[in-house]
Amino acid sequence: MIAQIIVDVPVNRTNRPFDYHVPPWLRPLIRVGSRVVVPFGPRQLQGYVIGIVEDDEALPDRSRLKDVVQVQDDTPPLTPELLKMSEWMSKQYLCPWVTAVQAMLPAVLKGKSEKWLTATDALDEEACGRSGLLWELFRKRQLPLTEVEKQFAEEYLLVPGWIQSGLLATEYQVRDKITRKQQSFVRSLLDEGKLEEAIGSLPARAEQMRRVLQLMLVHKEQSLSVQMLRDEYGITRSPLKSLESKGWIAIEQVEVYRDPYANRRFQEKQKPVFTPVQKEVLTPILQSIESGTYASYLLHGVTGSGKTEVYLEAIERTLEKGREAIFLVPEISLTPQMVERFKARFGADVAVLHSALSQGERYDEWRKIIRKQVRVVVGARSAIFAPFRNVGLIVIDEEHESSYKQEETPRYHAREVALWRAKENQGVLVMGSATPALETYALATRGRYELLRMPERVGNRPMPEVHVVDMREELQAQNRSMFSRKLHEMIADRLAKEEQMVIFLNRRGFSTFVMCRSCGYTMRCIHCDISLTYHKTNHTARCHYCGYTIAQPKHCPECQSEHIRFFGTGTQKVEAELAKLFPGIRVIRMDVDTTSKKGSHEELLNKFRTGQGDVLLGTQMIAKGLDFPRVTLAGIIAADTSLHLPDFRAAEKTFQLLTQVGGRAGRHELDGDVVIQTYTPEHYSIIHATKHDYPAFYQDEMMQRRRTGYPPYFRLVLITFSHEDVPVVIRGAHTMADYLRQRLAQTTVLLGPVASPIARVKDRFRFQIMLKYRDEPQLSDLLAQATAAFEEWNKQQKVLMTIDVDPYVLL
DNA sequence: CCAGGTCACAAC
DNA sequence: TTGTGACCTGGC
Repeated sequence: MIAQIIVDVPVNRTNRPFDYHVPPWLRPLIRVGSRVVVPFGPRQLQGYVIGIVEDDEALPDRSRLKDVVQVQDDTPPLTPELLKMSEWMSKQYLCPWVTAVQAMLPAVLKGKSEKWLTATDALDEEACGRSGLLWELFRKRQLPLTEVEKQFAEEYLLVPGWIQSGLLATEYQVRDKITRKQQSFVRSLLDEGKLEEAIGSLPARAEQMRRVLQLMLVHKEQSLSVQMLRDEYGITRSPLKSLESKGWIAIEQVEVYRDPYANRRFQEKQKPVFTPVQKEVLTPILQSIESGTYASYLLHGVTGSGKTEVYLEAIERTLEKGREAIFLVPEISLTPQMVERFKARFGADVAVLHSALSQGERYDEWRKIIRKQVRVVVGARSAIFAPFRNVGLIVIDEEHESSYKQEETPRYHAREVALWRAKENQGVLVMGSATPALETYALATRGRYELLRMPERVGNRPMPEVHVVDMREELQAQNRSMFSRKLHEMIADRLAKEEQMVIFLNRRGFSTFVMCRSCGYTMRCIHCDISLTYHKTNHTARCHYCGYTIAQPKHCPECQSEHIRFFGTGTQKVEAELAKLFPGIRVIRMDVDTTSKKGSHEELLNKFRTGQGDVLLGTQMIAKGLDFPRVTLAGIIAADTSLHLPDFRAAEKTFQLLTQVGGRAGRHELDGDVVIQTYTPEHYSIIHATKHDYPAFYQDEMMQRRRTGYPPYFRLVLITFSHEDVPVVIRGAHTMADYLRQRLAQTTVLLGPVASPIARVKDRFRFQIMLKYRDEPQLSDLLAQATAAFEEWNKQQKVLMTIDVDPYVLL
């Protein structure tokens, strides 16, 4: 038996299957999709089985094949579908196949190859002599080499000699990080009659023991968790021990899932009565689910239009059809409310996957999926890889969010993967947004997705009234505060009415760089081409990209002025200003500083929900999905800070942001207002946002994109090169550019090579090429060939190249 | 002449 | 990615 295996060496040269002989004892265990350990060169590595050939005779010179060393799981973590999907991703995004595979699996499954030092039979007491290391190895038989290096630094140099003389040997081991949580449970060893007898025989004061036995009587056959007995009945360890020694109960270690939502009750909500619009959009979706064939929908619904109910209903119908559902959200920890709704509706049938989980928790949720214990997954980007076997529905909420694009290899977009998966499974894809990505909307208008509209809020709630304030006029009116008179007045009004508000600060532009007020000098990283960020906690200035840190200087290095200071973390400044203007105002500030601790996010939101704050103040993270009945005002401090970024999506992002923030206000009984402060009130993204007019924005923005040749009219590929020498990196970029230029279609534009907007990171200079194309059917193949040619050239140099298909970040 | 470092190359 | 062996440099 021969296994075809891709190994964990993520470079192009080894990006192909290698053949291994499967020894007889592994044959019953090994499967396509298995994780295995194989020898590779002088090492041992982790690999994945992508194919199995039963008939050895079919392959020539099998005698030269090495043996598979180990199969790491009894059930393969990769389903056939995931395997196929990873192969597609590797082609689509030009990444090594293993990298795509690893992106699909929980991080704890990634094995690390370690070198160990082992004792041979020749190592006896005598041979150990006075060496501490040899004695340690004599006792333990083996130690990881890294440990030896650390603990026996002075003897480390002698190791090669000992290996030569045959006392020691080296060996490779592949270890993953799988851990399983164990919990103690007690189980009764007595039948019912005996139990009652035993209760009677206990002395009167053995109250805890009696309690336990009584509980066993009630819960018959079931095991009781020791933790539960302690928490709910105050039963301590020792009575359990004595019951055990009497032979009445057994205390057992049982494996349990790490569940961050354990001990939480979720209230089951009644299914809502659907509005006519909800019914209207549900009809085609449910029909598609019913028919069990591929279909895709763009659900364009204004904020508060009740999209979630539509999703939930579609999921329920999918489950009824015996199929599974994936629900993607931008970043789930941001919307505990969403999790709550799912847990309430589908109970234990849901697994939740998001970045705030620990690796162990993530693994446990993932196992619920692969063991078929759940049928619904709610999660962020990577949840699209949930190892279901029969996905019938994929929902992407807030479809336009950029967090669906992964910014490291594999640089995939969850929307694109979802589309592939829906087609592959004859499933239904539903994408929802109040502000669809231009690409998506364009495809919908061309019929590639069916467009469904929900133009009104549930219960005919009016859209909030939007007030645009021209900050230039404020300045003329001698108002130099960051709050306009309008916003000031409305905050005061809400405070008086005891209603709540959300104040949003567009983080960018308000960043925390350090600048001299006298000469304008800004502190920059010595390794990277960007400004340093001020960190309050230890008064340092730090580089975002490479971690370079220096103490905050007291004098400007240029002009010696003392007026060098950081330009405050926006939110803190706003908070201080609010406190000054409105004494006694209760502000809940959400930013990186206040939400870094696990669970603090939810805690702050809960505080706000329960009315312990008047203002929720924050950055991007408060713009999405929050739904608080008493919020009647949304304020945006500086709408245009995102408008002037060197990014062709700047206007789109601004429009989305304004619409989303605006959508937080007046969702329930009370009417809402939105105040947008801006220096460019005439910009179309602001004008259309105030009127809640997506189609108009779409028209204007499409004109811009057409004029400038950006998506959706053109598709992009960004190729970035980096090297510590400018001439080398330039030559590399030109080599690639020349190769491509000769082979690209006439209509394709190749821009560059030019220096990247961030021209240096970690002492490496960066250049880039941008491809803009409309019709390039063989592009992935061409890029693969170009990469091969580039690598041929790159043999002597060490230029790093990354290819980003449909990039979001152009820096 | 050898220790120590650099570098291209292969990996089933 | 990483270990290996070929090759080079420099010190004696």
